[in-house]
Amino acid sequence: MKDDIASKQKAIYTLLSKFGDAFSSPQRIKLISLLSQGPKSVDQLAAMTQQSKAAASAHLKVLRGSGLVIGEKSGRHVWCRLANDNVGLLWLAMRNLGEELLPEVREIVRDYFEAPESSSDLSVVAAKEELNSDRSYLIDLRTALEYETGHIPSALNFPLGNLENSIEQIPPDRDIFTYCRGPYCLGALEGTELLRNRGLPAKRLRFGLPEWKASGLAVEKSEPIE
Amino acid sequence: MKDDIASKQKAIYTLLSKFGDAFSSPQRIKLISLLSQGPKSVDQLAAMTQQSKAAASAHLKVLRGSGLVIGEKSGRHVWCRLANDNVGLLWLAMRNLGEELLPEVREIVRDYFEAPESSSDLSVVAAKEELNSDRSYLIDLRTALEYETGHIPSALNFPLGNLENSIEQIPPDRDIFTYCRGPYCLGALEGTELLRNRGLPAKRLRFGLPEWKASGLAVEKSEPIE
DNA sequence: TTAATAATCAAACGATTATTTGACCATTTG
DNA sequence: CAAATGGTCAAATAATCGTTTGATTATTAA
Repeated sequence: MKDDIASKQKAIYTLLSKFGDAFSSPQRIKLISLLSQGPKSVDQLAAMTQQSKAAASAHLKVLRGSGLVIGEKSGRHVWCRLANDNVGLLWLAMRNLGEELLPEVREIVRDYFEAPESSSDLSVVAAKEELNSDRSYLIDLRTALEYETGHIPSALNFPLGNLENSIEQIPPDRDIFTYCRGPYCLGALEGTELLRNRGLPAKRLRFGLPEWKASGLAVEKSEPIE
Repeated sequence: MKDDIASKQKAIYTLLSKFGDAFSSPQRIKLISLLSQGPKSVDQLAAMTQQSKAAASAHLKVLRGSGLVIGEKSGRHVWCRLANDNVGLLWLAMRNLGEELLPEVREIVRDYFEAPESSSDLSVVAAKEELNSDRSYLIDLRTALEYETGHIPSALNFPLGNLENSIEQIPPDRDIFTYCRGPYCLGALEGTELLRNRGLPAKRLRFGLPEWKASGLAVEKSEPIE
């Protein structure tokens, strides 16, 4: 009986260790991080993480097995999403703990993701104030689907993918703040650089929608256009 | 340059994946869970997790490598502790997410850790109320070192290890609440059972010090007696 | 119906992991 | 000093993991 309960305790720890498994590979972390921006198909995830479909599928199998990610078949796609918002918050907590405990992470962030000219050190709340002032535009550089699923209120969507073509539609009469998927997002760097090269006064916010949401601020959704 | 930054992003994810590694084995989870109760030597941890010293040492090497656990040599012991309180909170968040997402975890908890006669469903705040009333004793079943490092205010320490010998010192004039290391703690079940077998009206609280702390309540420390 | 697409699977590989065993080193105690 | 204790290390093992390749299934489009 005592051994019985001990084995049950072990069973709980084994189930929870699947959560650890989910986060124990950089590729899977990337997948979780992308999914925290909204649902995606296996195909999209494979492309966005630069790996073969088979490899992505295998990682997603681990993630689904942990319970953190849910995959639902619809037509010939399997749409993957985080099981709920708390999964994204767990990822956020891990990231924050990383910056807190690991000097190496802080150094990389400082040296590569906080170029002072093109990046803004506004906090989430400070950014909200700034955006309320109507002195500036906020540009969401993520995909249309991510934007539709949820974005910072008042943000305009100019997906990085065809920013070069759509860039002329941005009126040059205000300051511009950009955001993409978060503090470690490469798209945010690239998009902001592109805007600045065209002479637009763009600055990159050092957070994304998950951080905005985690601060308790409201999120805006939009219906798909088509 | 673009590739350079991509490799830095990957470096961050690789560092964070060590956090995942830390939680990706039941044995290591057990170690983290024990360390969330206070510092312990490698030896103690090996004994408490029922594994060889070498095996425990190897697991602790992984944990130290992740940055979540710190080991400090003092005399001929290496004392291990969590890097800071947020590590314990991360573990708590994972556990809560597990109960939220995994029906299997909920079932085990319900069937094996919530026997209604001997366990109390008081929440942390409700328990605080009850303890303020002076109608009951609160008994901390953990080791003396854990108790000294931090315990619920007003709790008396009767370590499970020699509870059979010390049990007579408990006055039988009040209700008794017990706690040990948390909701999945075997010691809590065993100790409470022992008290009840001796006719004492003991009920097990379904939380421990980490949950108490996480609720923002004050913690009491005591100097070692010796 | 056929062709194309999305996803998984199966086999295979090299790399990594968990655990045991026994040796080893550092520190303290007798 | 020698003996005992606490901890790590090195080698060996069996098991598991990550990725590739190519085949296979399900669904949709032509």
